[in-house]
Amino acid sequence: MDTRELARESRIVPRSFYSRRTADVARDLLGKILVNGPASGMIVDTEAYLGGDDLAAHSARGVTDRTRVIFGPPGHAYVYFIYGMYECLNLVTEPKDKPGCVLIRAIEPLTGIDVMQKRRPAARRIEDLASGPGKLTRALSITRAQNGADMTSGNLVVRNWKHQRQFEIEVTPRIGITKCADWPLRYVVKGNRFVSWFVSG
DNA sequence: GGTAGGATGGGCT
DNA sequence: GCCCATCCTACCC
Repeated sequence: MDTRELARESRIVPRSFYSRRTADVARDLLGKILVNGPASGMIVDTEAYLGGDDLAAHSARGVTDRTRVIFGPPGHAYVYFIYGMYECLNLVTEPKDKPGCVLIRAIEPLTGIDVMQKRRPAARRIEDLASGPGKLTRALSITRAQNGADMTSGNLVVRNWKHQRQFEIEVTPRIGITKCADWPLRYVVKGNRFVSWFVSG
């Protein structure tokens, strides 16, 4: 499987998909293929960050230079810099002027695995290549230069793969936050070995 | 198998 | 000045 073959067997997810309730988008992104150039993988782990009283969301304190794209039209990338070293990818949801985005936490590598391994020398197993929000941006070479990028055209897109197999979905609290820490807004492909944090039971 | 601590810099009060 | 939607290494069972 390479990216050319993947493109033949899949369609880019349209903007209307993103212009919905954030939690629904987060759930429905599972099983879709995140592509950046030659590398791609199946989304297996997501988190919803809502508007309103979700104080864990970057948009909670309103529009700033950083959070502007979260308030913009759906289907765009929100990429932010964290802990001085890593970048995280979010996909903007909800209609324009309504904040909301989905953090992509992990992918199961599909194409361009050799390229991803070069970019992630610390990963000793395929399971470690992109099993975290900072790992997958490194593996796919996604940076702040792509902040605001349109996810419905160009190198960075999400695709619907027709050979996608069925799976069960597990819902848990979000990882690594302190505010609204018990809200069940994380969506995981149940039993998948590539998720960012194993769920027992 | 497990976890504690450090790296490292931008955003916001 | 403090917080932070993380990751890796070293070290310990």
